Amino acid sequence: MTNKRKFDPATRRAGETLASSTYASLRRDIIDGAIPAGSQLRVRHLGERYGVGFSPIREALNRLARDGLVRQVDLRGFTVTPLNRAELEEITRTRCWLNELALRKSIERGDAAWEEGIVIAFHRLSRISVSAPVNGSEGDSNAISRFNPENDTAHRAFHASLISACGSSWLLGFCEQMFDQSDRYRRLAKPSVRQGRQHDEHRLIMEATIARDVDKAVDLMNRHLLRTAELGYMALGEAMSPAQAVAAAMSSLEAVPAER
Amino acid sequence: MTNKRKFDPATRRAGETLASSTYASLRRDIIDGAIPAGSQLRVRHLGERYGVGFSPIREALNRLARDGLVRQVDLRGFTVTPLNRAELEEITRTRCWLNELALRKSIERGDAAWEEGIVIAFHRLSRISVSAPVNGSEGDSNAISRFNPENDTAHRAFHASLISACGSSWLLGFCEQMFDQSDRYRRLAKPSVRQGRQHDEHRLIMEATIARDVDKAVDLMNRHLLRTAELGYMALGEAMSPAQAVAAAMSSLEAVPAER
DNA sequence: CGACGAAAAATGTTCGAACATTCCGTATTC
DNA sequence: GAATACGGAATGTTCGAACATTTTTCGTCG
Repeated sequence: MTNKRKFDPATRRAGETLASSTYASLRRDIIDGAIPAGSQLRVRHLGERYGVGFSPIREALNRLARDGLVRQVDLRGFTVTPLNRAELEEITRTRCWLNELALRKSIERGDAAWEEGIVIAFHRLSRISVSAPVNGSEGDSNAISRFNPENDTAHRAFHASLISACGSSWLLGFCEQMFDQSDRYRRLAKPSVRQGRQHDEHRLIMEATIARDVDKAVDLMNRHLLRTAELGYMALGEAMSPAQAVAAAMSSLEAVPAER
Repeated sequence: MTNKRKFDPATRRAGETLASSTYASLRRDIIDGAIPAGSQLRVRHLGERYGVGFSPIREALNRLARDGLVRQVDLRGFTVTPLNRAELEEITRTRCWLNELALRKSIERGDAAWEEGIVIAFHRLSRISVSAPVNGSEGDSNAISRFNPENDTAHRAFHASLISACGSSWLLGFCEQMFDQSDRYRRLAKPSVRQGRQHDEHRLIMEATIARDVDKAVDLMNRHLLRTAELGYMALGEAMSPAQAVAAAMSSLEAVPAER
């Protein structure tokens, strides 16, 4: 009954460190935008917010720096990697290049198991894409771009499955990193907007890939990624009015509505 | 006179944290092989060795994980990323792909300043390549593959300069990461072996690149990277006898000759 | 003798106090 | 009034003790 062990603050699975669970929470909050881009990440405030000490926070922030989601400067702490058009342009460019490369190699080398993996990933994405938007269990429909773990996982898994046979776990990791970066911009757009043609695009990419039509698959993929980036551009134009930009730059974590 | 401030253990520049300097030292020792591949990195031992507490060590290890030089497992600490043929093969493959991509884009987009950057980088590499081997100031000629900061910096800078105009700092970072990985294998070979044709290869790559002969430059680059990988394969065959492999896997830091 | 298991050692992790630096408002000077 | 100097508050960094888990050791049992 005395579940009040010192290193066990409720939200922790077996064999997982506080640093890992805090990393997951922080990552979620950053990608989702709950912690605004550009804001300072102060160790003390974060510790208070997530209910842990300095060490796990620092560890988590280091891992986020690994993902490129936060930046670190000696003696000046951590900052959420800012969002702007120049960055989005570079991220999109890089993402297209790397995905084209990985997709070509993957289609070259992929076997039957690889094809089946794509089909399964697409199927799971289909199921969740339609059921997720009606998620009214929490009644937080006012939250515009609320994070949806299932949908996120399925979307990520589908994109990963396409290139999973490329023959380089390094390249896969780089592509996933660019996916994360890109996803931060995509989440700026309202779900209603971004839900639009994405699913059809995914289906076409899958079909061309499995048909081993390399050039068509690559072309569809590039268009898909560019269209995704468009969502980010539009959202940046709308959402980042000067006032909000300043607010994002200045606001620290205490300005964020606390959600546990 | 009282230079005995608590957070100032001699080897520290202004504005630099202990974590940063420890990161640099550890990185050096790992790439150089002073800390053997596959060995466990125990926070307490490292702290004693580098004269710092747990926090900077942990921070440094996290940054090394960012570089892919160490691996981390929850509750089981950090390990130097092991060296083996399968990894070398994948690293080489990925490195060739990414460098080809970056070199093509760089030649497309590069301007005069980019060309001059290459020429300067090559010049610096030339100067150091001939002067470095005769470095007898420390008299440690018995150290086979001793780390040479100047040469290392120049070599890295030359490879970076070729692709610096590719238009993506992300891609540049990924290429640098693959450079580091590859360099660990290259350093397994004796300097006398690896000093061989490398310099001529660098010159040919530079010439083809500046002449904007894309296909030739890419071909030379790929051959260069593959030849570099060959050094690693040979060294792995020689150096990694089963006995040594076991020793490397088992030995912790205390087995390493202490050098400060 | 080997399998199993409990105690002990070693190691990874977390905490909060203490220290160092930066940031920012205020006062001083010219 | 602007530039500079000062000083306190806020924040980043480091330390070592304390705690949790893993690994090793060693005794016991079958």
